[in-house]
Amino acid sequence: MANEFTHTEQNYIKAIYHLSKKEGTTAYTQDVAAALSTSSASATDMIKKLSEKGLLTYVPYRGAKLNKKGEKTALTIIRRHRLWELFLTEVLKFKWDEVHAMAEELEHVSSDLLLQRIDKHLSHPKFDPHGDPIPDMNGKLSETGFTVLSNLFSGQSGVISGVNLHSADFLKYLELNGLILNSAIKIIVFHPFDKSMDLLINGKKNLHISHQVAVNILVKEKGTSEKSAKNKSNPS
Amino acid sequence: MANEFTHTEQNYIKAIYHLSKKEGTTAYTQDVAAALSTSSASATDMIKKLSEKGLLTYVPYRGAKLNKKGEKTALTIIRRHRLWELFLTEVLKFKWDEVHAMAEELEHVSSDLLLQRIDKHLSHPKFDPHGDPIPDMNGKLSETGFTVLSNLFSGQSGVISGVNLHSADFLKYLELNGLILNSAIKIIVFHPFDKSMDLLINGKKNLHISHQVAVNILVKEKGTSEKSAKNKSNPS
DNA sequence: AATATTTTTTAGAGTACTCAAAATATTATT
DNA sequence: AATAATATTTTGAGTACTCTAAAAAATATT
Repeated sequence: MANEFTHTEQNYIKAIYHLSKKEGTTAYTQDVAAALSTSSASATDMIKKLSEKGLLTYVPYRGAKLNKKGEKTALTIIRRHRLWELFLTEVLKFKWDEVHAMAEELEHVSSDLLLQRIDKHLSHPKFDPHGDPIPDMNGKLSETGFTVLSNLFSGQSGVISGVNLHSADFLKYLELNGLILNSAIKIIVFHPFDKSMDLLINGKKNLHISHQVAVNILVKEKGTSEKSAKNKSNPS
Repeated sequence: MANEFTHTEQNYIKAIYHLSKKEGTTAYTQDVAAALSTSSASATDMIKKLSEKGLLTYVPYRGAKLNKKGEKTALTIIRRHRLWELFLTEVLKFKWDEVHAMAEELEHVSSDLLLQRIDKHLSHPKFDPHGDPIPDMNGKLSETGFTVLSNLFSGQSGVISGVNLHSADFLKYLELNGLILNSAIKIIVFHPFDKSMDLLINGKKNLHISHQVAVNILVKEKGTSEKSAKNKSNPS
């Protein structure tokens, strides 16, 4: 059912999708290999194979880019992954930092009927536990309107709505510091020399975070409640 | 985690277990090949490989038999399969004839943590939706005390407690005729010429079933409520 | 523009699985 | 016991994926 590709092929397709999701970008052999912890030689082989199968355009030495069919396939796999992640947190009460690895396996389970039932059980959700949008059955993604936290000015406020990094370590760090989904945050001070920031979380807790952390948190902007919006900030 | 064997190896181990579960029996190449819809040549190869890996004893031309380690491995896989089957019926409301194929895929998901959580969510169940016992974490099976329906005498009563055949077609047939788990049945007449029987289901519905059906239904005996227990019956 | 560095591809080989066809062992038939 | 029928194993080859090392192309440095 559902997917005529091997597990390995699916993993490559997904990796290439994530590496080239910004418009016009191509995925380089080296990065694909790194994403899958394999050799560049293997990545070259598989990319050529996927190109022959009509899933992507590949220019030697210039990287790979998914075409319509490849992108549709990627979004099907991502839909499975994210629905399983939400199912694991909602139904089996796992924490958001525990579900990624399990979902990596479960995303390859092919039954369409099963996936539909999970989707129904969760009332056709639009976002996974990390704030990532869940593609619908046609591969359409909800518009998020999210901004990277590091793009906000000092004085601006927002609500944590997602993450860019899904490692268990990072998610545990966020949890520990109260940086969980739907927390209100306000930028108190931006420190240009290292791009770090001081935040106020839910109006009460103060926290200092590194730039590395700020670029991996997605927020919904909530407007500026201070005069100093001239304090030109940091497009990262 | 949990299982150091490939999907294919796991499928062979499981098939050999089912083919030789009666004490002392060995699984023949031909039957293993048939169970996995593959060639005898492939089955020979894999059986030799599993023998080298220390999971079974193999005598050329005489078949294979799992040893302790092989049996433990088989029961781990079967535990996964049956827990998933019950999870799918209990939580996602699938019918008992829909879950086998999905569980064939899900049984290969390796996370121990996930399996434990499912087990807990279901309150450590002892039987799957088909009445099959779920091995515990140590590979121990609950004693069932079930009898094959075809072994009962006319006049005897029992409660449907399991099945020997798990095909969707057979399960649908049972469902359609009210032969579902926990139904009370009583044998009204046994027809020796073709070993078919007339049943009374839950004290109201009459049904004629073939011997083929009777040998695939497991019952818990409930004693004889009639005088004619002399009507010698049919050990099949 | 020539050279050095980095990245990518190709070549050759290995593992895990698959098969069909040939060779061999077992079992059934006479 | 010889022959026929059947089951099993071996052989040789193919697919899907992997790797290391060598060759080639692209990029950076001078």
